[in-house]
Amino acid sequence: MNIARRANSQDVAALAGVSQATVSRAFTPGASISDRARKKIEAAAAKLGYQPNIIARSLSKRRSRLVGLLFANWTHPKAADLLKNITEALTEHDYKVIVQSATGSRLTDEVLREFLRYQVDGVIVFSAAPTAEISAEYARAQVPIVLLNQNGQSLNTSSVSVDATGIGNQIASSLLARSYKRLALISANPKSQIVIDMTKAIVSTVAEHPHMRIISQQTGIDGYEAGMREIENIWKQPETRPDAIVCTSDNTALGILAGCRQNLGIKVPEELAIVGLGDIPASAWQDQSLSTIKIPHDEMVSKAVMTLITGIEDPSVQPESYRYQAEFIQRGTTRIISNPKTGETQ
Amino acid sequence: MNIARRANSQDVAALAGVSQATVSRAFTPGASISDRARKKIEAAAAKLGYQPNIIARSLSKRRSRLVGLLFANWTHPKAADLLKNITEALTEHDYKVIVQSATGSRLTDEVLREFLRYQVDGVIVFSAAPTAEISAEYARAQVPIVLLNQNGQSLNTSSVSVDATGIGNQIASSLLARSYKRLALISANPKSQIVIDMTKAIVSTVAEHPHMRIISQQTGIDGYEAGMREIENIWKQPETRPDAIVCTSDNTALGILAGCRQNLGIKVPEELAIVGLGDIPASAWQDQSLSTIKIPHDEMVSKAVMTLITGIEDPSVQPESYRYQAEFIQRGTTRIISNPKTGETQ
DNA sequence: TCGATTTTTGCATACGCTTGCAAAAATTGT
DNA sequence: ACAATTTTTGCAAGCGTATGCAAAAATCGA
Repeated sequence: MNIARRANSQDVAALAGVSQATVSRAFTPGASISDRARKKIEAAAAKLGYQPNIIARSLSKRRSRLVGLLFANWTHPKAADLLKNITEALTEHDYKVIVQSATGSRLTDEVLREFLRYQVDGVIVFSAAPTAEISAEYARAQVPIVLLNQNGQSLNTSSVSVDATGIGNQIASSLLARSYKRLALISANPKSQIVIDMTKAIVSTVAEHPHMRIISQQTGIDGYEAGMREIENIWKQPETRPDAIVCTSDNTALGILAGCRQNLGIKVPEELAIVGLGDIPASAWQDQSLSTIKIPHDEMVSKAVMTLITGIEDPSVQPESYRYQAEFIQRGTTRIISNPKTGETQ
Repeated sequence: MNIARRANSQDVAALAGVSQATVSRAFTPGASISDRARKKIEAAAAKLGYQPNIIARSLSKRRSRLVGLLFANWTHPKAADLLKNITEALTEHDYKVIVQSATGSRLTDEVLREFLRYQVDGVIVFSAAPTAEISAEYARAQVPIVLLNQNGQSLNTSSVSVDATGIGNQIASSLLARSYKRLALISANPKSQIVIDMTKAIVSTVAEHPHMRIISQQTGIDGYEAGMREIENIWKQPETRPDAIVCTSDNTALGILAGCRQNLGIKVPEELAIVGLGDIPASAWQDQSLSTIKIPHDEMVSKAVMTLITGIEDPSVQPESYRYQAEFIQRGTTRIISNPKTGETQ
């Protein structure tokens, strides 16, 4: 009825003098259609400004080519990069992504249920996990989920995560090798599985070495300025001063470092070691030079996307959990040690 | 035919003993339906795990409640925040957002055309502009576009941008008031309209003051490390050393500052002023303290979203361009001046 | 050239929902 | 209790595309 309504395949068919079905085939790669018909149709379509209606196509095909992306951690230092890489990788495979935030009151489950209503072909969940109930709904609907930055084995869901235990072990053994003895652990979110696993690994490694111990554990410290304040608090109590601080975020670690250098005159790394997590660009800057843990985010994103697409295209493949190894990056905030055998320094 | 196919409204209707239309009404807020029927239907829906199919609803209603978000600048320091705020604001109004990247080879127009195929109700374009051709297609389809961070007046498109000329004027007059005389301009992307307008404003202000001049203009310098390298190049030529550097990015400015302090021993702000753009968090950190320009991103995002929604809900409203004022933030990289009248310092 | 084969086309139905319209049921007033 | 009114329901026709099937057209072989 709309006077200015959009042209549809019928309109194009009428103008080109063919049937609607033929128009449809003209816009379906690989469909059976003669060159002559295609030419006519393309001309007509151009004249009418016709674009196939993907909503209608989705309904008919029962595939929306839409992927839901549930983003639960916007303060992640690589948030923008992750998003970019995820959307670009999915675009590459001709999927579109619907992004939804699930912080605060908008619960993960609520968002996931909405995705289902939009008939998404699959979902990537970044830094959160669905409840078992929603997982079951997705399983019933045969819509694959891939968890990124979270382990999904217990949910029978695919996941791509980093080996947090490995991170803890690497940090602990690096500090051990560098003869640090009194560790302080600082983290932002105590509920994060990565933080829990990593802390557990550090604790258990330390337990094996009687001359090393954990002086303090503090949670809820997040960001540069919080780190800067926290180091002042820590240093105020001389009897519990650590000689190594492990942070679950580079930003916080950089704040601590700045506090040491500018306000407290603490010698890093001689007097105090600082280790971050994430290897953000600023950590590598000459004046900062923070020893940290590098997480292979790019590979993890590719893996997550590929896993999702595989799951979409072949519903019979079973969920799988991939775990990536992180890497300790020795920079200026931990002592250099030399290997007595080879003479190499690291 | 699919054995495990999803339940639809027919299935629910059959189970609840009502017609399909009634099921539809049960899931349509405000529709005419008795409590009794609603109860029965809800029970049946729960049993079958039924969720309304929004794709089908969209087809029928000719409204997708989908908004396209074309993101052309992922390196913007606030990229993640902007995305979060945009998606959350739109979610608030019950729209979902499809994000697409338009960097590199994926051209703006191509992405916009795809959005149209997905029957989006509206589009937000961040840091890019469509061609006139696509603008016309959108106008014909009555789908509103809002440009964010770009002026759209010439395209007859709504836009929300910052007053770049005002920024240039503020920078120039601030430097003038602080008695700096020899300016160097450093920018990343010479094609960015903001950079062009801001530069033009600086140039014209400087032209009015014979004792001030522009020593050099350099483009293609982007990021902390690039800034650090650039200041070394600049300082190598003593005869063209500036006494004030204006950067179109805080990150670059911070790199320059670090270069001055750590490598070159340049006294900031006595010997050299540095002004950034964007007021990223790091600029406010105690050890950096960069004088910069603060852009009201949050307000701009709200405005963009509200403008879009207004345009969607009432197609008769005309495109409008909003321009926001930025604010010069005096910190440690420009001299303090005191107002001779009031004695205030700024 | 004619029958056999292949390619292209159109017909008709399905996808799952909304909604105008009219019929049915429930509610109200007297 | 009955007519008048209001609310609820069902019917049926879309929304724009895909696709199985059979008919039509084009191509091929001899």
